[in-house]
Amino acid sequence: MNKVRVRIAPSPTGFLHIGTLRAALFNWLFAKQNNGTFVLRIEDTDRERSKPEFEENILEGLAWLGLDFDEFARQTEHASIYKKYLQQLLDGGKAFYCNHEREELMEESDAQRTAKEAPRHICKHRDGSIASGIIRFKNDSKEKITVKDIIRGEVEYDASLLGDFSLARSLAEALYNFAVVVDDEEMNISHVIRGEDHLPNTPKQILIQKALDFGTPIYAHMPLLLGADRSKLSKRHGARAVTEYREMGYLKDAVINFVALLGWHPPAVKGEKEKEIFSLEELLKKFDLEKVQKGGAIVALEKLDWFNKEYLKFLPLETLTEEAKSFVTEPVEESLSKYMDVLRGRITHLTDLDPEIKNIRNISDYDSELLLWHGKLTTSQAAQNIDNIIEILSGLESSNFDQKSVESALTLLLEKDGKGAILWPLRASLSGQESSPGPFELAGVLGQKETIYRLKKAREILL
RNA sequence: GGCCCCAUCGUCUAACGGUUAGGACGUCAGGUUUUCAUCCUGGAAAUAGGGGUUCGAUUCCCCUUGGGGUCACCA
Repeated sequence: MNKVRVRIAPSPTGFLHIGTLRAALFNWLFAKQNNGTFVLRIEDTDRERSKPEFEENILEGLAWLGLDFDEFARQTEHASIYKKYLQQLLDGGKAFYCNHEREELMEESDAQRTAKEAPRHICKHRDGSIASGIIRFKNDSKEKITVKDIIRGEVEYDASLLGDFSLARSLAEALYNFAVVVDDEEMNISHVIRGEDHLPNTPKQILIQKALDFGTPIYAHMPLLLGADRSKLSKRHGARAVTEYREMGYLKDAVINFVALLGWHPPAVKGEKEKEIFSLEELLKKFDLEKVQKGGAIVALEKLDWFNKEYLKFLPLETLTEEAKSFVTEPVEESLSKYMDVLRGRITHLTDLDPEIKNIRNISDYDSELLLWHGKLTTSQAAQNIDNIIEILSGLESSNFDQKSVESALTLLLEKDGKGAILWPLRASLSGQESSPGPFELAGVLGQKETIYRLKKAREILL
């Protein structure tokens, strides 16, 4: 059994998007599971559209998600290798130059289309009569090309319907299908795991492999990711850059978990409730390329939101605090982890954190009615209760003032007067709002001084 | 249009040819809770249609319909 070597081959003509991310994840998992090698190959043969910033974005996105690659390559650096094989095909009469104008090709294809034929270019220069123009594959094959695919089984294509397809703009400028074949061979790629949109390219690539006497890798064409209306994923739907998900306040673990479950799912046990929370390590154990779904999957962010909430709930506090730093503008400094601890269960995105912290730090004016627990307390009862709270909390050691100490200090009072009668006015005093985090949590993050201050303020409002 | 791929709740999906078609998200209804959030319990919700094959079809085959991909001197 040959060593497993897989690759992802994004072109730096756009940001790393979620489809490429999933290809990267599935390739990465498959490589790790088989003790193989994961290669990142930048397909930058289109020099006009390729941009360094896109390559950087691809690298940045993969690094963020922890999908590390073992080898790196760039196609523009392989020009001499392409040239060698191109020349070999030309010399062997398996490729030729074609100088047909774009318009001529368009007309040919339109005519074929209206005649209900397969649109393809069968070039009249295929005997090698000219020496200028682009280089095409001389396709004389009449056979059926079978693509062996792990996900789809065997897919058959009629080679004669492919025509004399293009290989290179010139000896120095290879085009996609040709460059892919040469690189996959040169890099000993064993399995090609890519999007279904490449399925129709595969017979062309196999034809080139045969002409060059190369082997054929094993294929696995993954279903496409779709927008909400089942159309191709576009910016409207969320075909945004993966790095943009980070900016939107999603955690990398949530993104990985979400994407892994798009097109794949571990077998379920009948009747058993199941949490679909899987870390990269767990995915490594469970993932099975052969079980990947064939149909396209809609990218629905509701589920990503849920994953994010879940990870916000149970990831280590230090990890979350570190992640949160770049999202917080409030000068909370060392208290950030305290705020994170209080708010982690209440937010969906890291971007929600800053407004929540602001909300706690900057109490707004409120009506005295708020302190009365929806009329369940009279003004004098509320005032009395707040006085009692102030007295108890003032007696606490300031260095020891936190959520826990506040809670235990108030235990007796709670038993005496009832939870709501104490907790509602306390919480309302500290938040100034109908709904907020709990009173102990608030007291903990605010500290003794501010807590007492707000309670006294509430007392004044009641007067 | 040619070729190719695909089709289970709204969404992501599970189910050796035999299950009350399972789970998750979302949604709805209760419960716990000082509020909100959380948490717990429960409900509604799917095999696109038609033919076969079979004792038996979500599962295998064919047709229809629907969706998608691709057909560049893009990748």
